[in-house]
Amino acid sequence: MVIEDTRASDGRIPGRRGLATRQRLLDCTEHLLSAMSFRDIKVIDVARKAKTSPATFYQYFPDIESAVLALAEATNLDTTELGGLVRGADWRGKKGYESALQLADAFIEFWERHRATIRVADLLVAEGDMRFQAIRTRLLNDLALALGEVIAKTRTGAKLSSSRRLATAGVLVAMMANVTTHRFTYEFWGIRTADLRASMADIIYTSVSGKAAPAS
Amino acid sequence: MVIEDTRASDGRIPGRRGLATRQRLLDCTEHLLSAMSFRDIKVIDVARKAKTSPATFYQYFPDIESAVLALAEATNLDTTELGGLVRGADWRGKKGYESALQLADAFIEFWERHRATIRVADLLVAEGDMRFQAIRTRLLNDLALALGEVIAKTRTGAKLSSSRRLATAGVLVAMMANVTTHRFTYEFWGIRTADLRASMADIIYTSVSGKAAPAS
DNA sequence: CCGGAACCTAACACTCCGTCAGAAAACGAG
DNA sequence: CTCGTTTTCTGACGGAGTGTTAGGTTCCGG
Repeated sequence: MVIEDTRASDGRIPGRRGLATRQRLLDCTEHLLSAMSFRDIKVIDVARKAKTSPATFYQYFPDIESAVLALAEATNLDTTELGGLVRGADWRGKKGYESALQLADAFIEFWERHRATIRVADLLVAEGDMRFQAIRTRLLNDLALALGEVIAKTRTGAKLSSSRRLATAGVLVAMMANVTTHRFTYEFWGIRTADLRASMADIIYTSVSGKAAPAS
Repeated sequence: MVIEDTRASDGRIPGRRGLATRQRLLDCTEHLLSAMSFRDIKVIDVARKAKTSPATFYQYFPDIESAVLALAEATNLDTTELGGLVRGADWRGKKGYESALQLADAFIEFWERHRATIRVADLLVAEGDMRFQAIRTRLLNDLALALGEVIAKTRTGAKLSSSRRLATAGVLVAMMANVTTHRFTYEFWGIRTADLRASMADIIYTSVSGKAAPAS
């Protein structure tokens, strides 16, 4: 599952040279990805850039999507660092609001750092590609779980079912992901990122602590 | 701007017959859209279904995207109905939480009603198509404005800047849109839509009223 | 230096794109 | 009704990319 399937199209297991070619194709794909829109990248472009032929590409990947998938999996993209931040933070009182701001910042930074990969993943999820659906779920999984745990620990008064806590955590993650992805749309619309950050922190804080956010 | 540009590719203004053909092409596009994945719809498919030739299609639209854009604009997709609901509702006290639940329900229903069109729009926004970016912004505009107004009216105590209120409204809209779009992902993951609805309502209520959501 | 395994590619059949010249249909003035 | 004009449609084509296969090239151990 986690181990990449590097088998060639004919079922053989590639040797040294084959793996090198495969890697070269991946590198070229990555390079093109950062230079042009994913939808415009053709198999023939990758092949040309790797100084080989389309047929060779098909030897190692059934299609461009699969190459990108291998790339995304190699990055081992996940939110355990954000989950750690959430679990380690203090969520009560004034400190809690600080934690919410920190999470908003860390999330924006994380998203920005992996922007290129996430953009493609989002696109392919929108197209209904289940493989990327899975990648995205795994990507956000740890953060959602961490938020769920923290909600359970902090809001002991409210009788929230486990399922309800997970739902809230999921909604928070969805919010952060969507706002951050469309950040520049908002900027264009006259909303500054600083304000988005503060609004997100308010919502995070309230959802985790059950209390209204302190006046800023 | 609002008036559709129905000029043909050669600059002439189509007459009765031309407009009829154009409409037939749009109808066929719409029909295919609901039957298969957008990315698989080819110009030739639409032309064949409309019993005409690809060349005719290009007479009226430069590409498939433009046809879908015309379709989306013809639907006159917008959230004024949701904006009206927000503005007309009572947001104080117990009634306020009822309003939040109603909004969550109405939003989910709205999104479901226009699912096919919104799916395509989302996909094209992800691909970076600015025309659909604009459609999506306009689509959500009225709801965001309405939420902004209601926040201003309800949270008189908190000194929120106008920009800050808009940001919160924008974040709420982003949350609803994203959660609703990926609803089935959550379901698959073990989170029921009923719980998502409640969590969204909590967050909406708190953001609008500035008070913690009542225990359910 | 030879033979087989691993690797690569030329060539091909196919699909779709987007354009253009000219055929066909509709129109309208006489 | 008829004929020239305008509008609409389409056959045919060059170009680009896809995905496959048969056969060539490279590598390596013996």
